[in-house]
Amino acid sequence: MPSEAELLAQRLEKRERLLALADPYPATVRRTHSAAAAAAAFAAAGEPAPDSADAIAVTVTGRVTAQRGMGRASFLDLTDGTGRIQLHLRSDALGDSYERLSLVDLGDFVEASGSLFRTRTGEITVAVTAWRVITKALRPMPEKWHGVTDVETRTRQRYLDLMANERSREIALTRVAVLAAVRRFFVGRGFLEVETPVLQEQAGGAAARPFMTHHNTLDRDLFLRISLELHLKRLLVGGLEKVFEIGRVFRNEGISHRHNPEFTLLESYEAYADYHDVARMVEELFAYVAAEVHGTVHITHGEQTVDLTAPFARTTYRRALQEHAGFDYRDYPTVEALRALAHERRLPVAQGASWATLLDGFMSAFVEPKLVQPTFVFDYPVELSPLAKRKPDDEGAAERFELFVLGYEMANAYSELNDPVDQRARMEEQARRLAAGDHEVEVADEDFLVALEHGMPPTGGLGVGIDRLVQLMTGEHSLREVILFPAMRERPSGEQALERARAAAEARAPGPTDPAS
RNA sequence: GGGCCCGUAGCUCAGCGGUAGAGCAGUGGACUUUUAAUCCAUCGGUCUUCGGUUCGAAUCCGAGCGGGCCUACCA
Repeated sequence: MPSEAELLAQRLEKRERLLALADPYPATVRRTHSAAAAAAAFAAAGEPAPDSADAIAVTVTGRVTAQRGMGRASFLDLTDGTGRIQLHLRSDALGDSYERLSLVDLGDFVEASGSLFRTRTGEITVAVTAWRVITKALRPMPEKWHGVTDVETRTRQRYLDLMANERSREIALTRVAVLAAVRRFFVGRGFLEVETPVLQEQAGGAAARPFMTHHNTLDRDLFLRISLELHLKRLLVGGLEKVFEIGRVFRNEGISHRHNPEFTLLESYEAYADYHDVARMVEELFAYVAAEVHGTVHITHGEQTVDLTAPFARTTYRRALQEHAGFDYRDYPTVEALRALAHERRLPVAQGASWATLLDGFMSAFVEPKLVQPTFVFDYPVELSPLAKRKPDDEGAAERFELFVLGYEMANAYSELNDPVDQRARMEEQARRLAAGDHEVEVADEDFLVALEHGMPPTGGLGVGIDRLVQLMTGEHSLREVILFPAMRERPSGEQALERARAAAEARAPGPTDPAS
């Protein structure tokens, strides 16, 4: 009999025995104190003796995370959302119900009532007078000392990670705090939080490949959104002046410690603001979130400390390339020239890549990794920014910036293009590049163009990857640590694995082989 | 996508050609202030899968599956 099945069977047996006495899954539980509240109440009352008139009586609930049996007395550690509290159960105080302790396993939930006291080793403890099992667990907890360390188990069964690893809880709570702080920041500035469709006829607003799905009743293919941009701008056309959305977007790309196919994107749009206004807002946003979450604008990442004090460093796309890649892109105005340079610098280039895509390759390879402290890079080539306004004094550059921290792109913002004629022309250019084999293009969206033709006020727009923001705020190196349930490959069943192995074997040796030959 | 590394009990890990091991958890026993409680005994394994080499494979070789790190694209 496999050991796991044996453990399950033992616990099922205990469940049956508990059922015979009382429901080990009651619907109603009355907790008077969390672990933290009980300790606080005990301290506030001056730690009265448990048998005195002013003893602190509590009912606590939580998961049994340790059991120390001492014969006719036992200590149990109970863990709840606020921390840990110790129970002391004595046979002389509990009588028959003491014997029922043998039906409790690590991982079960228990409710216990009694008065608080401090043991001689200093632990605040409930002297239990009544207790019961309120959830019987059938599978064992992770090991008490080492917990669960296997990264695969930690992500596939995040609940085990959360119950065993304090750090995992910390990260989850920090993410909650970041999201709350971001919302407060925007709401406090008069932005309206809105929601726009995830299912779209055309997935636009970014250069990425979408997921496809299907609507049965309409018998129509739909795409999952890759950005929030085009619908939020429609709201600006409609007269909402300051809007933001925090939403999941989906990009049909690889999975790695830097990429998850679904991620949380923040976008905001503000009428009558330009990208300089947005940059100032971003500085305040990052400093605000850091202060709210951390209490400081200095965040340690391994050896490095990031300083989020405003103002952030500012450079331009052209200057950054000159400085870190050592060339001026104006000296390489053609695809051929740039491709030759890429070859010379041993920079791999995609088939059919356009001039703009090639240039961005240099940016990613030579510039971005160097931008550790927060740095705004202003004025991207127009070809890379089909939704951003041209600079009035430089037709080749767009009013766009990206913010880099720790070599990561943390924010992307434009003075939004609101000239419908220019927008249509740029979308057509994108379509031409797609036809030429460049995949990093944005898809035209006729409905959006019609909206723009009704007039969108001058607008400053912003996009921030929330997962990366949480990474920055937690100091975590891997995106997969800040997403509770990151995408994983399917784990095949035993039969599937067998089948695949056979298929692979057949593929290597097609046709029957003659052992005599 | 490319390179390197990993997969042994529920969990954390040893073992690296010769009968599959420890700690924790579980089970039985001792113990009424312990806290990684302690002590005694004990149960528990298709050693990721398939194939190869070998008298003999957890161990060596190949492939598959899953995972990690680095690297590349995208946020």
